[in-house]
Amino acid sequence: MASLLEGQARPIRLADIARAAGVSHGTASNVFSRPEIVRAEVRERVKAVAEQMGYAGPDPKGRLLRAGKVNAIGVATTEPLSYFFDDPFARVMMAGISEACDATGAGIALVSAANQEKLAWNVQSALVDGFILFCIEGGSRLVDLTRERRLPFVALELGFQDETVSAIGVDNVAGARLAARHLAEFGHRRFAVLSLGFADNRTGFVTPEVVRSAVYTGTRDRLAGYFEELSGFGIDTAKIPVYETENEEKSTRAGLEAIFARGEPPTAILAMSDRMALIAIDWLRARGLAVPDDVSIVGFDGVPDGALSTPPLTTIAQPITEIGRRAARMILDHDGAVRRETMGVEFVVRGSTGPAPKV
Amino acid sequence: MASLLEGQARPIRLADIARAAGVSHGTASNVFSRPEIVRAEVRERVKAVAEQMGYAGPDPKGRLLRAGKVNAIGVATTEPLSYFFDDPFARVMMAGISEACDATGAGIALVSAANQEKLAWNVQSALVDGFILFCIEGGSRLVDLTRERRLPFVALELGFQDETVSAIGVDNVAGARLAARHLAEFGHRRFAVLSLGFADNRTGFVTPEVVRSAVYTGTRDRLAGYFEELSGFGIDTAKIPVYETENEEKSTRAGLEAIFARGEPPTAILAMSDRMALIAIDWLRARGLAVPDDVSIVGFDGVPDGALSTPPLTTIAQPITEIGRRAARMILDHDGAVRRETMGVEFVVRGSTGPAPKV
DNA sequence: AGCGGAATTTGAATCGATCCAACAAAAATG
DNA sequence: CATTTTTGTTGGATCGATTCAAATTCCGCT
Repeated sequence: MASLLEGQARPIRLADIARAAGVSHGTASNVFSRPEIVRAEVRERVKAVAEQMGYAGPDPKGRLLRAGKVNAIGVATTEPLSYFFDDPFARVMMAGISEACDATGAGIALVSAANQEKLAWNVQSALVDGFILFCIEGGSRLVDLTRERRLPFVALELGFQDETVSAIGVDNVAGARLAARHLAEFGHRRFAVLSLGFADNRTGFVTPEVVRSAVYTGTRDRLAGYFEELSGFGIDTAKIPVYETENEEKSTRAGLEAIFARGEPPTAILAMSDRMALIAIDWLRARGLAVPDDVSIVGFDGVPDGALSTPPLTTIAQPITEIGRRAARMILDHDGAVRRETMGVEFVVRGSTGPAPKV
Repeated sequence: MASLLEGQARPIRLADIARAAGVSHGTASNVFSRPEIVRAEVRERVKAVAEQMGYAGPDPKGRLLRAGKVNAIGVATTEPLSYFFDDPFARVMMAGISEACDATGAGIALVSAANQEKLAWNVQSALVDGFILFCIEGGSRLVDLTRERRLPFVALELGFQDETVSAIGVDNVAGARLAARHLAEFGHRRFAVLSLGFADNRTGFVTPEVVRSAVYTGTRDRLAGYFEELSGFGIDTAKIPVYETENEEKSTRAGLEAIFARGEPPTAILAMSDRMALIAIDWLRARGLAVPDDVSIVGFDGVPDGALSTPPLTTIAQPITEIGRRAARMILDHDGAVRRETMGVEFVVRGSTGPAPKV
């Protein structure tokens, strides 16, 4: 005998229950959110009515507006969403973030968009209490967009010089020096660098001009670290080819092709990410070059995959999980302050480096 | 010269802007959400005021309540949040879900909680338009909880018999038969099964009673598939040890210990997940047993890691990414119908299986 | 019966926006 | 100049809950 109006599936609201049970909204609300202060008899009656009418429970949309807090943190990137599940570095980072969120019962909202317009919209409309930004490409744009939300946020990884934004990074210079020193001490004298981006949408050999106008100071610092240390060994860093990739398969292979196409191929490669280093190992093997007998490689990051490659990768390990944990906590217990943390790195010697080949 | 009241950081609302700019809140709203219908002059004035007062843009919390749609789908599990980034099966699934979400610009909210109370709260308060459920452990509870939200949802993987819930799964029986036949044709006669759970929080050898009262029909079906096929080869399936694990390292190793502690060790292992199969390969190598020369192993799932192990894993591959895509689309273009889809599996022969050892 | 205090319940206010019918002003038309 | 159209603006209603001060009911005690 449903009336025509009942026919439409207009969802039941708390007010409907209140009316049907003959209590005020206030009481009906209490039945669900603070049952202990409602008299047992009333409580049961209201619950029964709710049950019978098929009430779905207080709608979080309504609750949210009143409460103000979403209890979720947004993790944003300009890469497609699958980046979070594919990229080894991102995965370890997310594990750290997950841990901190699990501990406080907060949720995680993944925000991304390859195209700029959607990115803006997604950042503007994400229901979160704060953001953690993976600043890979398009980092500064992502930061600007996020800043407009006026919510707490932390930038991860290759930060910018901008001191007004909270960020967690690693000591890039120190890490890079460690890697370079290790190779130099093994007697290597001919180097090549597989570099991360200095600015968006660039690949190819890097000129001093590019370095000078770097947007991504993390990249710049790592390169500076390499060069400082190598200079100390009397190596002419001006001659070292530095190839900027997009940290994926295609441009990294292109970089290797380009580097080895020149005379005097390197005996040691400094890669600014494990991802590139692993691709390089693969590429060298296919080229018939032995690692580390013909060419030594040091990565950067310390992702788990590095331990599993053949040979296992020597690398500069960042405390990725810990960075993730801290970033999440920065948002979760945000106090309005801008915090910039620099974490130490750890040098992990594995099998991809060895003495320079005898000439 | 800020007044005392301005001192407190009460966030600026659209209504504040409207008042300051001398327009109605309706117009102020239009300036942000439908700028084209506002006269240019007014629009700029309002924008200027907003800029100057430090307005963060329309708060999605408010917008949401009005709009009703969150534009995000929730992915829920009873495992900790890091499961989404650690588990290979989950990762591939998430990649599929990501793809579908990226295509429509929807976001992903990760929902989880190891403890039951928090799980309930998290499911009840997640701001999403629908759920995709990873029903591993505690699946039925998760389904019940989600059902109460009265939002569209899809259950993945080991489903239940419950025909009233939408679900996407694979043809477990057919897949299992394929695996069993392959091994039987290689001449194997002594088998062991590493099984997924039949019910929550159980591990150990499985009795016919356990199988009969199985909660997870997916597990039951795979076992049935194995047994049906092996029976066809005249093998007495009653003698086959079936060890139920929690699909992780510890209980899987315990299972292997238990299986190999009995007389007449198996020459072939049927694992209901690649994860267990890979752990088994590892365990066998440590035991000095060669795969596949001494023992053959077939997995189930078809996760990418399986291709990289030594030896690479022979397995029953599910179309994981496609399942993820479809699940996401089911939520995104939900039409109120209950849908149950069964996908086919693909048999991938790699290196972990070979002829039964000569006696 | 009368009183004080504890336990419940009420209902208006609020959270922050969007929507839309009605109105006003400006522009086009006869 | 009067009338229609077009274009913009207004302000009240609404989305679905929670909160809190005030009002009411309940209870034990003298």
